[in-house]
Amino acid sequence: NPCLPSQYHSLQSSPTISVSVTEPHSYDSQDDLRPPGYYSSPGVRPNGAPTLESPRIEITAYGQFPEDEVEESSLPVAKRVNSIVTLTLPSADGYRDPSCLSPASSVSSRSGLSDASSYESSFSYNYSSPQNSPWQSPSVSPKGSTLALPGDGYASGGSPRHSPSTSPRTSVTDDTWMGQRGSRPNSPAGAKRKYSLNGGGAPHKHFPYSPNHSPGPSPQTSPRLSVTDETWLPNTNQYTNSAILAAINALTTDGVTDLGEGIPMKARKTSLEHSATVSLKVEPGGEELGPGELCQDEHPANRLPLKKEAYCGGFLDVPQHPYSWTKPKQYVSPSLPALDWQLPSSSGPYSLQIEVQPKSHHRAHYETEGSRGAVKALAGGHPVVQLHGYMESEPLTLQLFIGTADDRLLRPHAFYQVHRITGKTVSTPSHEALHNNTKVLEIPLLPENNMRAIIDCAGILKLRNSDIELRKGETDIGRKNTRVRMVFRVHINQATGRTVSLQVASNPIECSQRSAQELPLVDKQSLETCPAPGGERMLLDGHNFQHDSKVVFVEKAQDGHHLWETEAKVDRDVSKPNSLLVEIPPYRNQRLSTPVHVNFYVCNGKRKRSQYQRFTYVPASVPTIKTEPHDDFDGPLVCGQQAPGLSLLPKPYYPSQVMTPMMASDLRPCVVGGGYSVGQQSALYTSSENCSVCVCLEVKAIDHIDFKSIVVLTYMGDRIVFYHLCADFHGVDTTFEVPSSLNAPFISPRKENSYKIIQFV
DNA sequence: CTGGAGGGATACGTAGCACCG
DNA sequence: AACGGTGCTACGTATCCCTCC
Repeated sequence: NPCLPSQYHSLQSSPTISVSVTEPHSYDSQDDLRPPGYYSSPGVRPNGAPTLESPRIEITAYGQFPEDEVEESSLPVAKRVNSIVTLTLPSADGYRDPSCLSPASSVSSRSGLSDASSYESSFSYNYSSPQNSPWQSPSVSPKGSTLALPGDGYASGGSPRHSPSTSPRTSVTDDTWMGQRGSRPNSPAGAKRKYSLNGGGAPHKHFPYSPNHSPGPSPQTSPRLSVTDETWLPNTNQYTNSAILAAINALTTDGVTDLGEGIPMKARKTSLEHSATVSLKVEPGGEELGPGELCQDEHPANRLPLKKEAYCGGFLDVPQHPYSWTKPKQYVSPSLPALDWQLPSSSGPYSLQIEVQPKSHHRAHYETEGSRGAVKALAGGHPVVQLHGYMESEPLTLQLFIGTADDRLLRPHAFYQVHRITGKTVSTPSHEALHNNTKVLEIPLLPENNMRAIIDCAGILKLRNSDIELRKGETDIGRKNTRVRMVFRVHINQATGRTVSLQVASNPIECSQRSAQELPLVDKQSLETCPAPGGERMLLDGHNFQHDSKVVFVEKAQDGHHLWETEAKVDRDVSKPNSLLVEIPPYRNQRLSTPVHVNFYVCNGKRKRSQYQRFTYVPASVPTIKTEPHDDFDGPLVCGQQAPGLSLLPKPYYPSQVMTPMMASDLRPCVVGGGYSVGQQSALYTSSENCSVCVCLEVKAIDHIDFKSIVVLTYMGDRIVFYHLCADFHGVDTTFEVPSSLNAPFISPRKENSYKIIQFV
């Protein structure tokens, strides 16, 4: 409805949101929520790349639109055409939005993630209410809710469709797209794949103004366009009521509750800013926080340590204040690092470690499916995480989210979310929270448990690629992007008032059914490096190895073209489905002066290849680094994903990359580059808290880097200083400007290139 | 009996490839 | 030989079905 100001349309709770003249950023919840100062400007991703504008569909109208289109002036002139209505797709923000925070917001508990269910469990430790309250939206239960979404005509059973009540999502956008999606139906219940938009099977055909009949480009071209049937019923009561409700919601800002599940971030923020009526339930001991203060307290566990006394009893009995729908905001805190920031796994006495790694395969479930359970550990049981070095008596909160496992810096995975598992088999209480549209599971770390948590409450939810790829600013693609890592964080408040944040990421987890069944996967490799002549034997542990599996070593140039490829000999007699014994082939050049990084993969067939695994050929005089093939590793030098080199590698065998002090000494002869020797073991430790440990096999002086995580090495005399640059270098061929912090005092004036950018190995 | 967990199957869309002009 | 169009097919995704517990 072009007559409505865009702010009304921005209410996702209204199915009328779609037809609007939009401002490019107006729906960017991420921008809105991102704490100021995290990134340089709105609309700019951490890597500096501009965000994409929201997808649009322009519909040529037959009639005249009002001349006073709101925000028209903010549009480029080219867009200010009266006869064109630009539809900014609400996009899939909703899939990172509280509305989709819990796919189990359906009535069914199949997905087990109902917001409300967070409080139905035996969850028994105290979170301050800002975390609690927002998630109890009544709208999470379509059946139970009597608060119909504006325009949500089917919520009370009036739908011509047969599925809404079983739809896993409350998103109006979602359901209203039934039958209009270009791809799949949303509803698992009775939805058939063949969905004739105009045929008899379409349940919408009674809507005379279906978008299918639009004279303009059909909205069906985008599944994310929330042009609903209702939207196209300009004269129905349903529509009218929707519009009115939407308008009321927008004007009162506090909306009809957190129904708000469907309200996009823009609306939330606006509401928050305007709302003096926001009322939050505060636990004893907490302070009532205004909206601004909420922003300072993203993580209540920091300031309001967990209390173990049961407190939830009766909590559900108290009707949720209908106006406390400011939930996304409260997790935005400039005082805590964003989820895509790289954090160390250890700092000072503290060390966060994954004691038991998850299995390398875990089939994620779709929103339309039942839960596929918690992520398991390789040897049965579940992953275990422990915080070492913490001697206080205050419990802490362990955060868990699903991160990427590609060769870029760790960040929340766009296509997967952590999924809260509850039930009698689950021993660990947990709580769902939301950080910038990424679902985060919060788990108590209790001193009496030695700050150790068994992660039996975390499953993995797969979001549909088509939904996510259309999100504004989303540049990742979902196809074949099925590997994730479990990322754990803890924030420790110190007496000084300083907060130490630690993070550790698990080994990669393959989440697709097919890949898990067919693709070979290398969990571990017994050898990291080998002299150029090769000949040494390397044991690969993994999955889906076949009798005729091949192991291929490749070397690629920076531009991607193959420099070298050779097949390694596989000892067929020893090899098993989960292990291969291969002989390292000789490198193409036997006269190496510096180590050379190559890759290898296991191949079961034409397209059945494992991820690239990293391998390094070293000059023949350099001793080989052998790694301990064990899962559990400890010691303060564990890198987790923070060691930048790890993020370079799509390699699951992280333990192998852990540098122990003993190994460091072994390595001493290797740590040479450009004629500079790092002869002191202490040089292998970073001087920065943001870097856990670094082991340098190769030191290069380079001007341009094409890897994403680097360390700058400076020296003065024999003193070596490492800087871990935490800036987010996405993109390839990033030109790196040496920061001013690396200035003269550390640089020998007598030498050119008196700083070095080195790559972790 | 209910529903979660989890394995298997498969419709559908499409990326990638072969073939042809 | 290079290029573009077309058709085929294997693959990946998303969903459905089923059994077990």
